[in-house]
Amino acid sequence: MTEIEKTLENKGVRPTAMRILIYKYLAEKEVAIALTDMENAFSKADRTTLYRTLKTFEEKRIVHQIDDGTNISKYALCEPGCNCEMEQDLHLHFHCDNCDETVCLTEHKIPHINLPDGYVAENANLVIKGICDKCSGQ
Amino acid sequence: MTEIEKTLENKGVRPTAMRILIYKYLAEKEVAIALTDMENAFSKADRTTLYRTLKTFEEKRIVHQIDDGTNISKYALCEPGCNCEMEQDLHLHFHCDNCDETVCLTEHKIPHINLPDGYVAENANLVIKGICDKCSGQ
DNA sequence: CAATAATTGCACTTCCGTTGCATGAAACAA
DNA sequence: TTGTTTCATGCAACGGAAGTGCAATTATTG
Repeated sequence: MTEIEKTLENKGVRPTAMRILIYKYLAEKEVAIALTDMENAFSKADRTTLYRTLKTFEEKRIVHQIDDGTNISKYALCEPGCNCEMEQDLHLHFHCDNCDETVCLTEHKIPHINLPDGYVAENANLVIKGICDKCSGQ
Repeated sequence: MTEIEKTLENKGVRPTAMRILIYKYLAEKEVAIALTDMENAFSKADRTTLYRTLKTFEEKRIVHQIDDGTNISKYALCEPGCNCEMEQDLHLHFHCDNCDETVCLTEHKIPHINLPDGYVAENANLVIKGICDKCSGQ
């Protein structure tokens, strides 16, 4: 049993061949992945399967969904031991307007915000837009 | 010539009857408005007109677009004298998971973030999700 | 092995954003 | 004023992405 299979089982997801492939794909990309990206990468697999796999992964905290302002949902693997919902694990994301890629900046946590009376914060999403290191480097 | 007409002209937008109505509608709501909301409010007007009016307003810095994570674009009037693009004018938004409304917290600016080398920030979007004052109050 | 449950694939729907083109209204020039 | 141009509006349609129902396949369990 491989590392990935163990990981999936620990999270309560049956490690099917398809899911292992999808997990590997997400692991080797360092950018957030949209459903369309997956469709292109797995032309043999059905869109629905990819869609539902991502939803399952999200539900089981294997990936987190990223909303980078493009109105296209993207996904990235959670860090080992991450609790995406906890305030201390909420990192920010960077979207490059040039190459259109979105990356997790896991080291950069979202600062705590004091809200007006009556507002109860449960989650937060911070996206910085601009030019990424690869595109600005040249 | 009314205040609204002056405002529109100052921003370089011809103050047509339709646009004045739309501006008024945005002004009297304190929440961010989606295109669908406008369709319901202006059942006589065409969707495209509302859509293009919002785009024109956005371009001329009369409204700013808000991406609250619902994958539905929303819009709200800019503060007088606001430069939506400037870092000091970037405020955060709050999305209530109960009533599904999104509001501008114009007093709460997005804190400055130090990015890794090579990353150039040009814009930022911070959305806090949770329960708003109206929904938590009771 | 049979019976059950979970996964995958196909077809289809819905919703939102967007565009092309024709019509109508307003501004402008003669 | 009339004619011309420019801009605004309305209608129709497209396209992408998210989501759902159901049948078929595969895995798990007894």
